[in-house]
Amino acid sequence: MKNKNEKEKQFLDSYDSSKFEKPSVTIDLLIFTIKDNQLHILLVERDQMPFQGQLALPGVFVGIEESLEEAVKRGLKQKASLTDIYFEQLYTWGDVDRDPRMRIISVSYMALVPFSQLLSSAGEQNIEQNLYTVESILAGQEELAFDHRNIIAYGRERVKNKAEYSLIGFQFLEKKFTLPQLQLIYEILLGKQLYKANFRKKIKPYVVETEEFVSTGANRPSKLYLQASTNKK
Amino acid sequence: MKNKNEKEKQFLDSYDSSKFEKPSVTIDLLIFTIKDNQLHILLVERDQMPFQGQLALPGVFVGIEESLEEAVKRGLKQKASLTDIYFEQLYTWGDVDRDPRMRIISVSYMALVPFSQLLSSAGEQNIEQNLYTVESILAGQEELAFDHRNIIAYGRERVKNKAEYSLIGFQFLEKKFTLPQLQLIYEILLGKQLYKANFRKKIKPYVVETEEFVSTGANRPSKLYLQASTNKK
DNA sequence: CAAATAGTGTCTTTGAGACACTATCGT
DNA sequence: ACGATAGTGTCTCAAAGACACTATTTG
Repeated sequence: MKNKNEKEKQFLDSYDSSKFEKPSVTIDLLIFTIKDNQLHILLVERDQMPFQGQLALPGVFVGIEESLEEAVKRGLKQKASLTDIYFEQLYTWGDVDRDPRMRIISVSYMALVPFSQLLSSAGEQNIEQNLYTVESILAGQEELAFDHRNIIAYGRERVKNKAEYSLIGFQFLEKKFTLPQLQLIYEILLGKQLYKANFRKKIKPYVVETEEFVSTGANRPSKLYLQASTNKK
Repeated sequence: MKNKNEKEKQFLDSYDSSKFEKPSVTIDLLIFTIKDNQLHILLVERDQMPFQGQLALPGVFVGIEESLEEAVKRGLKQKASLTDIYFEQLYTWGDVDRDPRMRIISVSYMALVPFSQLLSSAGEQNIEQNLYTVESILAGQEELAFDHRNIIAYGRERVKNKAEYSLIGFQFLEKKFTLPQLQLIYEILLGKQLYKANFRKKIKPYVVETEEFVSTGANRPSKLYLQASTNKK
């Protein structure tokens, strides 16, 4: 890829070049986790204008020699020391004035991570103080930079929708978990209570029981399960 | 927005600028229609390198002063003389080498249009010869430029999935339609036959009957319907 | 044994699926 | 009357919803 700039120039010369002034492309990350029985998202406080002091999604510019997925992985690592977690593309935001400085097109991705993993990965830095409940953000209780509140609302909807028909809930748990834990995850994502017996009937084909139990006080211990087939690393 | 370039320069100076050489951003359009009881897509034959002579999705560059949606509308108008039709964002494709000339990130949108409208909008140009069955493309019977076959496969899946639970099928029909017509659309999208009685029970809340009928030969005429509430323009 | 949570059995309700039937047109 | 397509009634079956019950732990 030596002559790339030359090739590009030649290519663009056949167009009205003013029309193809290029926008910047960034990745915005919606890193969701579940803490204290609530859906939380990782935000950073902006230390410069515009929107200085307000909360924003962690983001990175997409490098000219890296794919979108590579940029996402780099962002997850740089902003939250996370590797090997689940993520998926959400939506691409391209309104002209969404960033007052310059034209920025943002590809949003959501990542789901168990709270314990988020804590242990972060190491020194106190990442916990950068977690905010999605509920409070959508209720307008926090000042959000750019169009980030809308992006979070979009991500919240995606999570809720996928909780209806997919195994997305597993992403918030460690490899081994109990069915009451899993049910609670789904209840938080869906925003409603579920019937124990029905939940278990539905989830049964996707879990395999172990011989281990966990005890949480003065009651019957709960059996530990693993996710079936589709192995979680 | 006079001082934009100045502002931008100042902003970028605080970064490693080589890292933020900008990619180009384009829109790729998946214009679907139903013709001869098959799902078709509009493609153009490339008249220059690379992939000269091969088929490609119609696309436009995203102008620096237009939103993604504005670029989509401009593309629909320029490439197929279409206005006021349904479209939605599909996915953003950003592999580094998806275009051999230069780094291009493409935001794909799918648009759905009744075949009759596609024909009448096109006017002079014979747009019909640019329609290809999605089936033949996915079977590998046509040479596709870039990663466009993958993009089409993704769009085909989206259409099929949305046909399962949404009113997307209406977008392929004129304002007034018969239930057998609507059922046929859904059968084509889903790739399977449906039971008449069951289909009508399910669709009933979303249609309102008119007092008009259409007659198609030696059999009972079919009643014309309108889509309920959610008005189609 | 009481309190608390884990886990199961089963009746009800809902909607999808399957199929048989009737209705209305042109010839 | 017939062939063809439009349109309806109803039985079956599977899954979701609701609820009552049993099981196992600690103190």
